[in-house]
Amino acid sequence: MSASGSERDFVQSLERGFAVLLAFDADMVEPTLAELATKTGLSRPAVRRLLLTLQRMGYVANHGPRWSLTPRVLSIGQHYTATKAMLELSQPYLLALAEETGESASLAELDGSEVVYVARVPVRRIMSINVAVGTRVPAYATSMGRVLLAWAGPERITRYLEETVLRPLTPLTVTSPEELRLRLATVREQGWALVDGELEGGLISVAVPVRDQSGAVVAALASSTSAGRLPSQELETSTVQLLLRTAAGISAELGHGPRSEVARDGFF
Amino acid sequence: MSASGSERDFVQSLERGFAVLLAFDADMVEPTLAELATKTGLSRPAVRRLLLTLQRMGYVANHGPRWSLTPRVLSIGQHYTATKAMLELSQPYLLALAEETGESASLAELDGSEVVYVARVPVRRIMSINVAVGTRVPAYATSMGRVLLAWAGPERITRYLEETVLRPLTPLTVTSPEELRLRLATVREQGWALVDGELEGGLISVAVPVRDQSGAVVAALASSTSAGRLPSQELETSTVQLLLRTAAGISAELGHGPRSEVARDGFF
DNA sequence: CAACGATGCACGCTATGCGTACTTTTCGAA
DNA sequence: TTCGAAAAGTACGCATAGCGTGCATCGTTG
Repeated sequence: MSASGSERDFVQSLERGFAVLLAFDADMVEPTLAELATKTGLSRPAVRRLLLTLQRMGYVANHGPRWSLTPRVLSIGQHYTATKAMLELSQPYLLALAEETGESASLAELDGSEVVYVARVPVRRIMSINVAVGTRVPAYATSMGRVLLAWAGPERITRYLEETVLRPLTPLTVTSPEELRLRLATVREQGWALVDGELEGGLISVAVPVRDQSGAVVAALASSTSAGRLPSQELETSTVQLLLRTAAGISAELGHGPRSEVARDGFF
Repeated sequence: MSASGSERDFVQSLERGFAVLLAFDADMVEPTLAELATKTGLSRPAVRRLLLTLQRMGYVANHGPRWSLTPRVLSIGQHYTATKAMLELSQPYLLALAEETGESASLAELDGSEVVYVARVPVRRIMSINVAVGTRVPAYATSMGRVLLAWAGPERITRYLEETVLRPLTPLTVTSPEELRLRLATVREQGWALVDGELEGGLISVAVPVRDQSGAVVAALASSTSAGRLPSQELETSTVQLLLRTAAGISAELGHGPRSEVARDGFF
């Protein structure tokens, strides 16, 4: 039997099916069956069964001996979007924000120790990596990640700092856990986060929290620009106010009244 | 045993796992285990096992008795994006197109009988439905669908017309198979498609084909606007030329030389 | 406090999914 | 064209993964 082993209340075949689907990646654009078997560590007949199943469901297709993903894979995410009222609701706010600032606007949530973009209006190509909905970035080096961590609660922060290696992604990246902890405290105090070139050189972004009815921070709203465009001083004064107003609008639609936030922060 | 039954080379548990994941939708935002069991037709213990598996993989989470999807579901689509060079490559073209026209720009592919948005730059909220990457719309009532069908080959068109019910989505929707066939012929001849209010009242869009190295049409590029904004006459003259130039740019990056397209259309 | 409705859990059965071994096909080199 | 190697496809028997029934447990409501 496979090394990953069997456990109670765990469906092995489902995990294996996902392993095959997710094996398709930048380094495996159109793999053969055997290549997938090697990458996933499964036997060839097993991979074949899973591939044929995925094919019948419409997620993969084969051209001769090579297999590839179909655009239906993109549609899986629709089910997430459809279950979160916030996403559709925030779309006009993001559009307005992008228009007023002339910069890309993003909404993101925390998933494990990473930040996931859940809605986005791109404006200019500033990052070398292609940021789209579903993109994951490390929380510690982004303004949205700082915001989400800052209000995630003290024990969550401690756990995060224990689990996560703060790799220097640029020379500016904060890599000291204690330094990061201080930064998060500052974010909580001032109510927003600015990160300058810690994820990627020349990329500046500012983020603010979005709250739901209970006052809990459920997302981060951000505006990003390239370093040359604006001095960071100016970003602070002009953009932060606009971000805070936009986030207040989204939060209000989620049922957040201005009263409840202090009580629910759990810090003060 | 379940009615769907067992077949050779088909992994039942994988299909069932997807059924549970996809059961989360607008009408099932935060279901209980029992609700999921009812919707999927599976036994409660089976759903529980599948849910626990999905939870361990990070795709679902439970708050008390209720379950919900996590943003990780959105990240599945990244694997599709990562395997298709066209998507990242076309991003700057879409941004430029949106900026020059002041309208939303989209790239879509055909998946079965539906069109899937695979890249998009939104500008204004013109449609009542929220169009995002991964959104599916019927091919027959959209300009992108018409383009993709037009160059899909005669037997594909025939099969499409046999399989698909052309439901009237607005009073303007073309619902006659023969009429649609004629429209597709026109699209092939003129090299672009315009659809006015057939998917949704007040929505006009124009689309052109994008070709790969072999000359095959692999995607459709479109610009959409609301009916009030521009008379459709003006859309034709100004936007179509810009679309054709943009599509030529993307096609060229895919290795398409201007020579090969006629030979590969398979019609003339 | 009872009764209902829901989830969680235990357990024994069997069909499902497994991998080994073999055949067929494909493709490239001689 | 022939040969040979590498990969995909197939068959098959075994084991176990996954199944559903049935019961215990929890919590909510009347």
